[in-house]
Amino acid sequence: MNPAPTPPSRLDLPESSRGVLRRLATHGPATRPQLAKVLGLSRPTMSAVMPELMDLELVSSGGSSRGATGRSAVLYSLAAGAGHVLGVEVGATRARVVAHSLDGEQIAAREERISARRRNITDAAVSTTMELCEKVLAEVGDGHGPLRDVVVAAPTKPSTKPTAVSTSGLQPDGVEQLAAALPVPDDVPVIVENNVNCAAIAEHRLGAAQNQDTFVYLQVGVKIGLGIVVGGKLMHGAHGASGEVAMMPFPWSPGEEPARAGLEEYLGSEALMARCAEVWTSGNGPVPKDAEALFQAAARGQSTARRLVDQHATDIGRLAVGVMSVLDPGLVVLGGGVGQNQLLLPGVRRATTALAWDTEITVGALGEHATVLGAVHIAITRALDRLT
Amino acid sequence: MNPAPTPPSRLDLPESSRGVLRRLATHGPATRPQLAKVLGLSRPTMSAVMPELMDLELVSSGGSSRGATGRSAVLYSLAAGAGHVLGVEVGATRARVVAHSLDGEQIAAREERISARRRNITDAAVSTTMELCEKVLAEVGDGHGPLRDVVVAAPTKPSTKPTAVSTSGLQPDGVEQLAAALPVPDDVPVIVENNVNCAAIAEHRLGAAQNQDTFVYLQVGVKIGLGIVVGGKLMHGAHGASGEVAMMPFPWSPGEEPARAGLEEYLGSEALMARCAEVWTSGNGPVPKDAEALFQAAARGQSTARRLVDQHATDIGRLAVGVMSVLDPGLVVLGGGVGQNQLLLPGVRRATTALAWDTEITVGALGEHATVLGAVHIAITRALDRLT
DNA sequence: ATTCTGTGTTCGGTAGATTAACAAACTCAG
DNA sequence: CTGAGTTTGTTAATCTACCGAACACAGAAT
Repeated sequence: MNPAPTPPSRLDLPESSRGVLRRLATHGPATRPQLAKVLGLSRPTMSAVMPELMDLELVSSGGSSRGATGRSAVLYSLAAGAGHVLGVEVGATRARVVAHSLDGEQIAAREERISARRRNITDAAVSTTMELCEKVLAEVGDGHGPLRDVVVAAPTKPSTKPTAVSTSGLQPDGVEQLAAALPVPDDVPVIVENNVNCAAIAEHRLGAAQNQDTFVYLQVGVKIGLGIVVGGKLMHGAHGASGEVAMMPFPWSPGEEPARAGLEEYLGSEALMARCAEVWTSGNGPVPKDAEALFQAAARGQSTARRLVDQHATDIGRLAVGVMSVLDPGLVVLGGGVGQNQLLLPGVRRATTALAWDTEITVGALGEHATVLGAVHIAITRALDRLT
Repeated sequence: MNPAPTPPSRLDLPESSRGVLRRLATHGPATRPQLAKVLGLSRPTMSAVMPELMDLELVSSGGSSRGATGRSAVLYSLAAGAGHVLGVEVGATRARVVAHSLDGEQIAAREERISARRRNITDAAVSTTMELCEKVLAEVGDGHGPLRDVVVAAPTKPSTKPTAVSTSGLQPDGVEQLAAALPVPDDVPVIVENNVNCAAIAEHRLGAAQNQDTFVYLQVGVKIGLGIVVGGKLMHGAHGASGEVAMMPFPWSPGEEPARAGLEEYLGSEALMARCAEVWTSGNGPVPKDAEALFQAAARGQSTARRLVDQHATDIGRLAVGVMSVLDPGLVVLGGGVGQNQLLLPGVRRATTALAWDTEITVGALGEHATVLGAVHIAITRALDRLT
């Protein structure tokens, strides 16, 4: 009859209990007075809340922390039984599955390479991922409470929006099927999130963007992509296609016609290596096999390699300017196989300051683990939102 | 001692009263049962709330609305004494000042042209604006409650963020000084907001974007700019410079070096008219004086004009693609002296579908009034936020 | 006039928090 | 070892903001 004032939630807890639970999950163990102060609650309220949460086995009391004077306070932390969460990364060359508890502690982790004959998600990748998933869940056992959420990171559009826009070269169906077929109970929510978005969240929570609530994660590798965090939350766009910077008009000048996804064709690492092969002279030794090798040559001071890397840095810097001129992020974090490389940084910065205003630019702090970690943290956030 | 659980607000009202007040302001008059249903409140609660709000002179009871059967219900609406708000637009060629009540009804309005010798805000513009402001306030009188907020729309960065970034050609100080010197009581909050952002908000509340919570307002005129609305709220960016698309790298291709603000130099209406003068042949009659005239010639079917307009539409479409590929807005609203023109639409759409995915593109519904109206609506929102 | 149906009020009750007062635990100084 | 000083936790009384149920009120149709 009456629309619920608070959205329906599994647990029916008062606001104060939710606050305490969330705080313990996001900021680790704390005493009652600490919690009371930070949440603006009174001691009697804490006296009601803590037993309630302990009865539900969501919180456990650990040691005690005593100050210089006065009675010592007992420490509370999230109980093991509060539950756990899965982060799954499935890409063209690798699959990873990680389990964390709701307070962000890792419980189990597995990964495996996938033979990379194709550039998209194959059936082999899917079955490998399912196996990893089973192994991780077995390792978790049942001492860690219920599995509360699963997030699959894949080079696809996020699954939240129903409308499908086909811009990337992958079969979205494959990943959606994987999400549906994962060996988890039916009542566990599973979503697919874009891998770049996941990496952005990871850098926000654990990495290079911890102090920036509004920033951008620019992934540069075989493909290019962008994750946008505004006010601590991911931007998805109307079709889940925000950050598809591969579609930026390029080449773009009075005399030239842009090509569809022309920017990716030019900035992707394959194009970089093609240009490399073209200008490489025999006196320089063997042509670098991959971007990794090219950057190593540049680091050794090899001049052709240096020139290629500098040019690439400038190009990425211009892409960054394109993004900055729309969003004005406080920070640009570079990631991905190529973007990760420290050698790029000066060139990128030079290009951005030349064309726009000063904005902090860094390399991601989490390397190739950013994506899974981001998936797991999105899962934690979702679980907590549902719980509180 | 204890941090306030709710942020400090002038009025100390219960949640339910705030809800009622807000609802009446944003959705116009309503009866108690209607309010109760939509806000999820009970009749006894309404019985407590309405007298409280009437005592504060925030709400007044008007006529009565009777259904087909049963007792007729009393209609309530925002009281005149609830207050009013000012929207001020100051540009290079025109100043406008508008007063609205908190429910969005216009109370008074004035505007004046400014001799446009310069491209920025002159002292003359400032004093003209102050005079308009005084006249409007005099016309409002004191039958409309307190002045609660003022928003100044100007082609500058918004004033909310302290960090200054100098990208546009204006003196930000001039506008800030205007804001500080406006003939309003000292305790009335005054902010400066970017004019394009204001226009975006106006199209969202009253115009072409009413059904889209996430969209983009692309202004194309003498200068180009972008207003970004995400989840119903303006995006400002870390330095208030979001939407500065004039800084996009252009020209941008393997062979060319982008110039600082090169895109504005190419897409601004002055550049358009320069190209026009260049290709115009004497057999076509006199060279069009301004963009307006050029578009009229195109509308008449004049082929050189048509070609120029088509090319311009394509160029704007590519800019739109650049924006879409970052944000994936559900809708792009075109505004500004040039962008407003219906003739552009097909060409813009052609360019976007060629390079990206299908996204709705429209022309703004509010014309040149968008900016002031947006300012006034931002002011209303701020006043309401402070009040509730 | 009576009945039916919505509108508004009165009364009593509940959930969730608070302040105030008190009891318990810990440190340190004599 | 004892007691002062300090902090933690509990208990009791109260307050605020809401709800449900019952009732009184007003208009339209029988």
